[in-house]
Amino acid sequence: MHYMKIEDEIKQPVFQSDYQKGYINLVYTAGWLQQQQQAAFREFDITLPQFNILRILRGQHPKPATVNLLIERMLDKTSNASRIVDKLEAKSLVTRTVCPSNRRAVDIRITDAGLDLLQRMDEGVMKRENGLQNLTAEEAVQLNTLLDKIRD
Amino acid sequence: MHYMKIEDEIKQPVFQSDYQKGYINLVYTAGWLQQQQQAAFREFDITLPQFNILRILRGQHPKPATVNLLIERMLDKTSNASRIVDKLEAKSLVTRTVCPSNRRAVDIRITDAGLDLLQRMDEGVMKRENGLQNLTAEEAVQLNTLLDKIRD
DNA sequence: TGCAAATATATGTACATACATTTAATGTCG
DNA sequence: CGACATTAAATGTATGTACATATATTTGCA
Repeated sequence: MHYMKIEDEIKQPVFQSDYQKGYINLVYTAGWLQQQQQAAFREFDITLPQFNILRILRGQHPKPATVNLLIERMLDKTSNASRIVDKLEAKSLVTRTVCPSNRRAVDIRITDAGLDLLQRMDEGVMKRENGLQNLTAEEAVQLNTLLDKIRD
Repeated sequence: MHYMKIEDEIKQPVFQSDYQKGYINLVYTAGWLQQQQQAAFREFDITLPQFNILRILRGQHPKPATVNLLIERMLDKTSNASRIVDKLEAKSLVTRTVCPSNRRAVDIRITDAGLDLLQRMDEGVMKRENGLQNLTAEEAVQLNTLLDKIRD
């Protein structure tokens, strides 16, 4: 909604270095992309973390997933997959049953309603998720290389 | 604390394209960097958004800032600068006084304690903020170019 | 076997975000 | 001047994150 050029929007016009600028630019751009997605999600009454968990569950379907598995695969690590699953369960998009072979664990499964929702969302989301449309294929590779290097 | 290579950590081993991979990589790396900072902030009993607002206030000092100005300059836009200022005020790091020339607005100023805190943090934070240490100068420029292009 | 450590999940608290609404002060225009 | 829109900030509610702790089950090993 009020995203513009990095230099204009963050009105600290002078960056101390390309490193600092890169840092801010990175955080800012990631937020920008996420917000794009979030806006698209509103009409489906679902949040980004909820969507991400639903997709993991679809990947497992018809096998169940445990909370642990969700945490492992989530982008934004957190110990609170539990509470996100709460919300999904309240909307009948997933079910929770005690795992028979390990009663500490909980089997979480996506419901038909959940699968339906994802299917309805697929098309629009794919488009968003690419989201890096302005880059050429070569630039996308370059970006990945740089990002991996940052975290080395 | 459990960040690794993007392909390993996100155990969806196959990305559909470098675009999708780039998207995920971008969000993931930004989170990684932010978490690095957050960890450094803990010993100072301050959060990242609180720190960012303090720095904007230092930039204005000794002039006051209004909530509106804070919102304009914040990285993560939000309408809740108000509540972040609440926390800073509770810690006596900022003061809030009604703006004399426009009694709807509030003049927010960083206190000496706030300036002290920032000064103590400066050194360590600078190092973190670079954070892109693994990149060469040229690569940092490249990164900025790519990110700007994404948001075009 | 039995008890301590490890595991799987859930819960509590503080903070932040997103969005809508409220309250107060100021502007505007008939 | 006075009704009404606009602006500035604060508040309410739902959600999510970060971190610590609690609870239940299972495992390992003396």
